[in-house]
Amino acid sequence: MTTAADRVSRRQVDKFEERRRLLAEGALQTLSERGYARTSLREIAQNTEFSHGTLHYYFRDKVELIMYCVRRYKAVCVQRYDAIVADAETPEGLAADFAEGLATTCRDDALMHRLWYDLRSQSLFEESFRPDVAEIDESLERMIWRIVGRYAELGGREATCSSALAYATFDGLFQQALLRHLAGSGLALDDLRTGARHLLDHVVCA
Amino acid sequence: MTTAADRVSRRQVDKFEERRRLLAEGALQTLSERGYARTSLREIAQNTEFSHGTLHYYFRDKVELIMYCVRRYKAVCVQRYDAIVADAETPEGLAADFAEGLATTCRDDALMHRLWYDLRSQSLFEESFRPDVAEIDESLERMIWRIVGRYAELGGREATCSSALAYATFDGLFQQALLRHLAGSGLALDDLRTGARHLLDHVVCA
DNA sequence: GAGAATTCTTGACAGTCGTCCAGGACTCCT
DNA sequence: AGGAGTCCTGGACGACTGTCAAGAATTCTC
Repeated sequence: MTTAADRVSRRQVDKFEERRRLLAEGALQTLSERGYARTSLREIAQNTEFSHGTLHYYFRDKVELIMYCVRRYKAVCVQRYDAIVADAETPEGLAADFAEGLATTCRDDALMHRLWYDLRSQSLFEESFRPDVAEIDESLERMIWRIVGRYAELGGREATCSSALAYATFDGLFQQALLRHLAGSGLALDDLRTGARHLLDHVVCA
Repeated sequence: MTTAADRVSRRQVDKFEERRRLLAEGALQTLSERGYARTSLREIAQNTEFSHGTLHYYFRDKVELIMYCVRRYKAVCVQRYDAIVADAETPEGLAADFAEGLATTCRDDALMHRLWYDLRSQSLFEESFRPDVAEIDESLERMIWRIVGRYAELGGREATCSSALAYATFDGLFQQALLRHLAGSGLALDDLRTGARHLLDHVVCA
């Protein structure tokens, strides 16, 4: 049986969570534009329809806000590639779609990826960031590993390296592409595409 | 002919440069411990024998100080591997020395490498950092390429990918190793060693 | 519609930041 | 020795930060 108090309580929790989501969305926008170090709570609040005090009503402190944002970022980020894995019918098709997916998100979501690398670097100094950052890193590694595994499977081959090594190299490739793309290099995305296909071929064998 | 004024002037320039070097050394130390965002000029000065005002006597502003530090970092960082290239007589020896060199510097100079990745991320937001960061990145890429080229040469083989791709993958490998090593993983360095040898073999062919 | 609970605003607080500058301390040359 | 130039100190400035709390505004409940 649900009492009236229960219903009130649940509605409040929902509304509370919804506000947090809303605020985090705006915060993520501001963070991706200015970077972690340069973004203040007042600046975040200015890009929402609320005042800076509201942030402390919904989040204990700055770290909790940032971590909430990063967790949300993870949710949208990882599962974008699972459709590629599911739709692939040939290794060539998978490779092409994967390479194109990387290039597309490198272009369209450049600011968000930039923020991710910023926060991952910050986690090297700010210990409170590490658990969440590590968790996101691991889920990205699993995502890459699903791609590699499916690619090997479709071609009747087997992966020749560990999941960690595969992720490290693809991540390095992507980060370098992002760096050059944001610096204005027109070749960055093409190099990313060809590099991804090249790497994909080299982490599996006959 | 050198006038007395010339001699005075040159001595002053030398002393001026020497002070800058000294201050930059301390600054680099503090930066590597605290990270770019958390390091203030006062904190840097406290780790030297001078007051915070002195920093503005030798450097125009914070950016100039940081950039001077980064340039010095480059000098020590890149050329550590050239001895490895020069000493190598067999491909196996080169691979072993290179892998060991990576693991050693990942352990011993972890804080400096952490700072490098921090600053490279900052350059994505702070445009004034980009030229110097790009220059260091390029010199690191050339360093990797010398390793790869020599490895291929010693084995009578040829590189199968671009210099950019080789650097991106090795950099990704190293960064991931640093991340895990600083997080306390005991496997990080071993994975780095085996990963490096694995990659080295996959960027060249018969 | 009154009263209670919530959501939000506003201003203040104590710190810290980069920068600047007046002037003391020092070094060097004649 | 003394004066000129160099080097360095320490305090002050205004701007900005995260945090907090008092109370206004809004929403909800009965």
